[in-house]
Amino acid sequence: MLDKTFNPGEVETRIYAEWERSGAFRAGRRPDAEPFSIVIPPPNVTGRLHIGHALNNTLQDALARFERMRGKDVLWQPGMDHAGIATQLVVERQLAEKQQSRVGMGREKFLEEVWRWKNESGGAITQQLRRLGASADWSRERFTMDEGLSRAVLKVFVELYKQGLIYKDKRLVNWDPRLQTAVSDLEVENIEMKGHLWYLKYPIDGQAGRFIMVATTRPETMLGDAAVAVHPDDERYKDLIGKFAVLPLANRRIPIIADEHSDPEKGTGAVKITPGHDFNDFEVGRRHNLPVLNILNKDGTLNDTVPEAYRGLDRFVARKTIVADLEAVELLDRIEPITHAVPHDEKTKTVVLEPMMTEQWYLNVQPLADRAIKAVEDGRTKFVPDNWTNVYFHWMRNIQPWCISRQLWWGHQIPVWYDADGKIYCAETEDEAKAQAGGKALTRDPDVLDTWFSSALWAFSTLGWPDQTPELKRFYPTSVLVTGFDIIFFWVARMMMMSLWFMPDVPFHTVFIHTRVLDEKGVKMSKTKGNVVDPLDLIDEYGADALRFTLALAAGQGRDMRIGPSRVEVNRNFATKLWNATRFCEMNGCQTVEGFDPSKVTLTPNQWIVAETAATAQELTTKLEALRFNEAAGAAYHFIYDVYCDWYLEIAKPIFNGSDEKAKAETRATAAWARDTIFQLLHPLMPFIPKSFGRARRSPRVRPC
RNA sequence: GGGCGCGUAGCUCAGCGGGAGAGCACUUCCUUGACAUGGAAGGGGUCACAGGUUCGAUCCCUGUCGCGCCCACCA
Repeated sequence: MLDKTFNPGEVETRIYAEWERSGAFRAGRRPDAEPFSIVIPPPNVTGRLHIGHALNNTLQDALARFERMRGKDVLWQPGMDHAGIATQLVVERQLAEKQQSRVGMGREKFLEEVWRWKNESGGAITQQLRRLGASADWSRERFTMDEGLSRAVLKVFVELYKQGLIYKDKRLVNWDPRLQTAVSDLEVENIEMKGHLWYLKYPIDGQAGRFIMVATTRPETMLGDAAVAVHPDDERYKDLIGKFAVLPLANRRIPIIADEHSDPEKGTGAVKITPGHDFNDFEVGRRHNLPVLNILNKDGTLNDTVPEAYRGLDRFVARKTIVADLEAVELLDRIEPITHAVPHDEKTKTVVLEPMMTEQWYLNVQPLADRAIKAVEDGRTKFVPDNWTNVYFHWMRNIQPWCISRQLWWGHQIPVWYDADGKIYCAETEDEAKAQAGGKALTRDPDVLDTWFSSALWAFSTLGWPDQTPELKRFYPTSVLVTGFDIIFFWVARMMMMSLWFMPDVPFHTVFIHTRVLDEKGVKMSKTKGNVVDPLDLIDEYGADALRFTLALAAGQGRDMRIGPSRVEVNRNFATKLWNATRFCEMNGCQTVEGFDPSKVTLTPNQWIVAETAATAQELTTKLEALRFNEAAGAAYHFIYDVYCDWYLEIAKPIFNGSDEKAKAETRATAAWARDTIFQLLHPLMPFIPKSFGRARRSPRVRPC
C-alpha cells in the first residue's frame, strides 16, 4: 500500500544511482538505431547549479529521454569548462587567504594549485546535475583542459595560424586593469552611469588669450591628447584648422585638425583626440598620422610619459588632480552632469575597462563567419524560436577580429615560441617548434587563449577530434543545441564558425534558445541582490520532478520566466495527484495486463479514455518534437487532472463497486493501461515518479526463498 | 541610433483568425469511501490604445503609448 503522499528525496537519489549503475545513459547501446546527440553547454568548473542551469538541463534531459524512449541511440555529451578568469580568481582568492600569491609562487606551482583545486573542489555541479535527473553519459565526461581537448585546441590554433587567420597585432584592446589582461569586445559590459562632462580650455599657440574648448568625460586622458579635432565645415573653428593648441599641464603643442568624426552638435564641436585611450580617437589618429601616446601602466596608474606630478597616480585620482589643477589655472570652464555608458568588466561589473594599446593575438574570423552565415541562410542550422536568427545574422555580418589572447595563467597556453630575435615559431609541441627553429633556444608565449576558444570546438572536440573516432562519425553533427540567448555570440556563433571550418558539416541542426529565468518579481537573480532561488533547495523541498515540470511548463516562447517556490509547489501537488491516482488504481486492483489491446475494449468509458489517452500521447509527442515543452507539459497536466482523474476514475468508481465482474476486469485493465501509457509519456519531463511506485510499494522484505 | 521582445482575470502567464483560458489569490460548500499537497460550484477581463485588412481579429497590417532586453566608438 502506498503512502498518501510521495516523498521524493531519498527515492530519487536511489533511482538515479540505479540508472547510472546500469548504464542506462550510455551512448552506443543501440548500434542499429538512429543516433541522436546533444552536447551540454559546459558549465564552469567553478560553477554551482543555478536555476538557469536547471532549466537548461531539464530541457536537454527531456529531449534525451524522449528520444531514448523512442528507441534512438542517444548521446548526451557532458563536460565542463575550465573558465579561465573565474577559476583563476577563485584559486587566487584562496591563496590570498593563506598569504600567498600567484606571482609569488610562479606559474608552474600556481597551475599545480589550480589543478589540485579542480580535482578536489571543482565540478560539484556535475553531482548537482545528477540530482536534477540529468541523463548525460557521464562515462564520456570531458573537460576543456583535458588531454584530448587540449590537443584539439593546439591543432586548431596551429592550422589557423598557418592559414594566416591568426596573427599578432598591436592595437587598442579592452583592458582590465585589475586582472591585467585583455578581454574581447563581447566581455565588455557598457553600464549607464551618472558622470560629468568637463569643459576644458586649451590655449591657442601664439594667440594669447584665445582658447579652443573641448568637452570630455575623461579629463585624465588629456595628458595623452594628440590633437583637437573640429568638423571641416564648422564655421566656428575654420580659422583654427592647421593651427596648434598648447596642451595644458603637459605643455605640449598639439595640432588642430579637421575630421568628420567631430560632431558640431556635440559638446563644443571641438573634440580632444586621444589615440592611445579611445577607439574613435585611435581611428582619427590613424587618418591624420598622429602619435599614439599610452599614458597608463597595466594596472591603470599613470606612467612615465606624463608630467612628473601625475606619475603613479591611479587614473581616478589623476582625474581629480588634473581637474583641480586645470581649475587652478582657470582652464576649466564648467562641469555638466551627464549619463553615459561606461565600459565595465562583465564578471564583476565593478572594474572600468580601459582602451589600451597592447600587442595581442587575433583571429580573423571573417572567412569563418561567412560559412557560418551561409549555413543558417541555407537552413542547415535553424534557430528556434526563429527570431534569434536575425540576432545571429546581425552580429555575424558585423563581426570584428576576435582578440583571443589573455594575460592569464589558467588556460590553454598559446602554442607559439620566440627565438632571441623575436621570430615566431608556431607548432603543436615545443619539439616541433625547436625543429623549425633549427635548435635555437626558444621561449614560449606566456599568454593563454580566451576560454571561449576551446568551447568553440566543443561540438567536435568532445567527440574525439582530431582523431577520426567512431563517435565523431556517428554523433556529428549533433541534433540540437539547447542554450540561453546570453551566449549566442560567445558560444553558439563561435561553435558555428569553428565547426564549419574544421568539420564538413554544421555542429547542430537546431539551436533551441530558451527563456531566461527571473525571480518571482521578475528581477534578474544575482548574489548581490540576494534574490537567488537555489534549485537544490527546491529539489529538496518539492522533488526534482516537480522542479523539472515547473521549468518545462514555464518554458514558453517569451523571453523570460519567473520562478519561485510557489510555482514549484503547484507541480509538487501535481506529482501528488499522480501518486494518488496510482494509489487509487492499486486499491482497486488495476494491474497492468500483459498483451492488453486497447482497441478491443467494449465499455463506453473505456473506449473514451483509450481515445483520450491516445490523443494525449500524440500531442505530447508532437509538442516535444516541436520543442514546445510548455505545451507538452500542459497537455499532460490537463490529461491527468481533467480527464483521467476528474472524469475517468470517477466514472470507474461505480464499476469497481458494482457486481459486473467482466466490466470490472476490463475497466481495471484499461485504467492500468492508460496510467502506464501516460507515465511513460511523462518520463521525459518527470522521470522519477513513475519509477518510484515499485520501490515505495515494496513491503519490508521477508526472506526470499 | 539600430534591432528584438512584452503589454490578456487582483497576481504570474498560456493561447494567436471564428467558443476568452490555466495556476495562484478570492467567495460558497464538502473531514469516514485515491488525494485537504484534495474535491464541487462560483465571481472576476471593451485580450494597452487608435486606425486598417476580413463575412468575422486578442490573434494579421500600420501607427501611438508604456515596460524590458540586446547591439552600437560617440565627446
